[in-house]
Amino acid sequence: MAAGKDDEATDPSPTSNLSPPTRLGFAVKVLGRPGLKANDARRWQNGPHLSVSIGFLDAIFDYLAETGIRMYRISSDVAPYVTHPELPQFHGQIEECAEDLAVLGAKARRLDLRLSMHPSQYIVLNSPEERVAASAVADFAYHAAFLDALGAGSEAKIVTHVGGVYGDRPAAIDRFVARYSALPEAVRRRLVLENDEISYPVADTLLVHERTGIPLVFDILHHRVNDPAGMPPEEACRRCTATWPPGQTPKIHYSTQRAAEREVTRRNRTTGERTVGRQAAKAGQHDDFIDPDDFVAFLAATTDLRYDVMLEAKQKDLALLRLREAIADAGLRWRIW
DNA sequence: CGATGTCAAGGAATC
DNA sequence: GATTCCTTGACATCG
Repeated sequence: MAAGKDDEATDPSPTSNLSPPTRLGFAVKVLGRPGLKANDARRWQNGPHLSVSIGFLDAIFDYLAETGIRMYRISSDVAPYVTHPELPQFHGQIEECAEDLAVLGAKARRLDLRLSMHPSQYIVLNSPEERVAASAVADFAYHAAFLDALGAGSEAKIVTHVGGVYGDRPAAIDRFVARYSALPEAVRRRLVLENDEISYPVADTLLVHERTGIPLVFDILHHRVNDPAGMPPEEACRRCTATWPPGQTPKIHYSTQRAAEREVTRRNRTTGERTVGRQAAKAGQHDDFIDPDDFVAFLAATTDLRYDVMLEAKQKDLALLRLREAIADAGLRWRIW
């Protein structure tokens, strides 16, 4: 650890060698307070609506303000069925809620929130199937329209992956590049690309960046699971953050890998009896919380970089709050929200 | 009320 | 070519 308590005595300046202000964010679901929902998740038969989700988000923003969290990923399902091909009655929700969205967006700016979205794994731009690719375009357009309706700035990104390989990686990358280039400007100015844990490591996303200019989100867990080039994480992070245009703060995804095996308490469904057992975890699963030592070491190794951090931990905002405590307890002077 | 069923998608692995 | 798994929680319904 390069910037722990031990440095305080020798470091004459309280502000030298610090990372610039860094945001810590979490994704979608709030666990720290009961009753906060991320989106109207009712089935279509019951008439779910974006207007309900907006009310939920308003309450979540209040919670973010109270906890001092200034980065948050909005659920991609915030407007239910808005792109469902067989439910056209849902397609106008953003227009229907334009005023409420503008008000909500003003609140986000007042609270200095950096917002983002992350379409599901089923949104695949580079699919050989035109139908799949077309629905991906429509889904991205919806995400962009939503963030635009909030009046969100250029920092509010839509995060996606390259997609599938289909047995021919160069051709699959070519398709991504071609389809990306044909996207509406409203989508292209928000879309960013993240390395994934199966198909496209950082080296591949860098190739796509070189051909498209699309900024890269570095995901450290995916990198640790899928790194055939053997690139050190700090270097991979450095190369990804360097893809962002001047004036925009890069972001990275940070999470801790769940141990290969863990102790779990199982409850017998009929008897209610509790037993302690061991449960296998697959490589690449997110752990409940963030390993603070690992995180601090990574920060220390990248103090020359500027980036915001989206945490991906099962315990969501609880993991963020715990990590923030650990950083403070370590005596670090990084300013992290 | 607790338990079980349902939903939603595309890719990859397996056969 | 068809099937299964992956992932996931909340909703919805059943008993």
